Amino acid sequence: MITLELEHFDLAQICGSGQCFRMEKMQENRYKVLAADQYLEIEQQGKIVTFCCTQEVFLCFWLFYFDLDCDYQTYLDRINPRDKYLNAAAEKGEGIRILQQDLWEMIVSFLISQQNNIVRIRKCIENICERYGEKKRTPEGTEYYAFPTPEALAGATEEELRNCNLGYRAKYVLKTAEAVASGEVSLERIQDMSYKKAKQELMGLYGVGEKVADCICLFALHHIDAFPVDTHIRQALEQHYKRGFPNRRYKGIRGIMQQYIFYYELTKTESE
DNA sequence: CAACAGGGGACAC
DNA sequence: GTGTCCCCTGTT
Repeated sequence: MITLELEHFDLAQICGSGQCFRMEKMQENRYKVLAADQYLEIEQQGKIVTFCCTQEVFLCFWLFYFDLDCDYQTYLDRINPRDKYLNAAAEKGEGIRILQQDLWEMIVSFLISQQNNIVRIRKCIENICERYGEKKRTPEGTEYYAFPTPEALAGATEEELRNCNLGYRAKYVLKTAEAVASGEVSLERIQDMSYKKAKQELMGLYGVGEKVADCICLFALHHIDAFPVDTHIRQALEQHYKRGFPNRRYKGIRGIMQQYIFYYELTKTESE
């Protein structure tokens, strides 16, 4: 067990910010997180956060995953004090972290996300993990499924993937899995690319357009200048930034601001 | 029952 | 860059 006092860290906000689909609330202040082939239970009481894992696993996986080395106060300090909307959004989501997630998992997750809602995305991903992911067990004996490898998914048929509720996205996942499994596309190379090059490379994948590529860049490659524009963000921009989002001012960290806005819009519609 | 949209993208023009 | 199809599933 690792216990830390953390600023700008809120499990409910991270879970609800829509960047990860395998994190869920177990009980009040306690969440479980599945990521790549890892499993974690985590608790929070105010600023006190407890990671239920060994120090070794914490240091080599979760510290990085939750982006704990980054100082979010410096991001918040860059927000224009006169921008009422963005300040309200940032206040609402001040505990959001941009997670550093597995590249392959994010590619598949955001392929599935298109024209889809979050509840169903989660179900789709759960389905493919259970059917194609390796069954694992924590030291405490809890069973869970790892995210399926490119090879495992490439071995499926389009019909099988459709049965996982993927719909027409099944062929996107299958073709991309085949491209990666065959070595035609190298995930390791993409990891080392600049934002611009990585985005370009990702958009070459079947089923990946600009929005999905930006999500992958932001949530897996930690290119925090990536600014995914979906229907919610587009609406918010039309309403609050009629002259365009101040890209100059937030250059380098536009993705952080995108997440505050996205989360704000998401929680607003929930409470209506 | 029909219509529609939900974190888009491919493809043809 | 625009229009059309994809054709899933839950909601209204």
